[in-house]
Parts: sequence; structure tokens; C-alpha cells
Amino acid sequence: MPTAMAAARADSAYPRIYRVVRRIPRGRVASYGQIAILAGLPGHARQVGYALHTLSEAGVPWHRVVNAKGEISLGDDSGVRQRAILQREGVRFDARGRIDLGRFGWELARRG
DNA sequence: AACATGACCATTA
DNA sequence: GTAATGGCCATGT
Repeated sequence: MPTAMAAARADSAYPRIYRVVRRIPRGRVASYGQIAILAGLPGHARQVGYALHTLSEAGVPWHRVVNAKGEISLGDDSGVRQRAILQREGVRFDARGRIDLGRFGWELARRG
């Protein structure tokens, strides 16, 4: 019988993060901090970013995760790619490259 | 092992 | 509005 400690260690945080990201509906975005909270890791927003950075799994809509300002956090070509995908899903960006989280932010309490 | 870096965030000035 | 600070901790050197 494995100890509780071993069991907790066996379930690393990354799969939980991926599971939450997969729940983000199409046409919506969530912040890193929000993902961390929903994954049961409050305050670990940075680890969410790292989890997505080292992401090798398929089927995870990583592009629906942006920072708390509604801005894309990637500076290189990946950022351009992320923005294009989001726009294809119907997410609108303002002139400064920011998303209105009041309109496109993922809110669980809201139906739709 | 120490150290620096990073797809972050909230608070404070 | 911007800038600095502290917290978080996985990865790479």
C-alpha cells in the first residue's frame, strides 16, 4: 500500500493543469492565474505558464490561455500564431492587442 | 548544490 | 497610466 505522500507525488500538477485548460470553451479565454485556481493550485500561475511552455501533449487548447491583462504573453512567432487562432475562434483584439475579458473571459458561474 | 530565468499575479508607490 | 517588489517553483546551466 503506497503512502498518501507517494500517491500525492504520483499525481503531478501538469495533468491537472491540462485537464482544466481542456475545459475552456471555444471562443473564450482564461488567465494563467484562473487556470491555477481551477486546478487547485492557487498562486501558481507561473507554473501554469511553464506547464504550457513545456507542453508536449496534443489536444490541449493552450492558445486559450492569456495573462491577467487579457494580453498574449508570447513575444515571438508563437504569439502571432496564438492570436490568429483566437481570432479564428471569434475572439476580438483591440488596437493594443488586448482582449476584453469582460466579454471573452471564461466565467464558470455564467451560463454561456 | 547554487544560481538565473521564465507563456505570471497582486500589491504598493 | 507606469515601475518596483515579493511570491510562486520547474528547468537548465
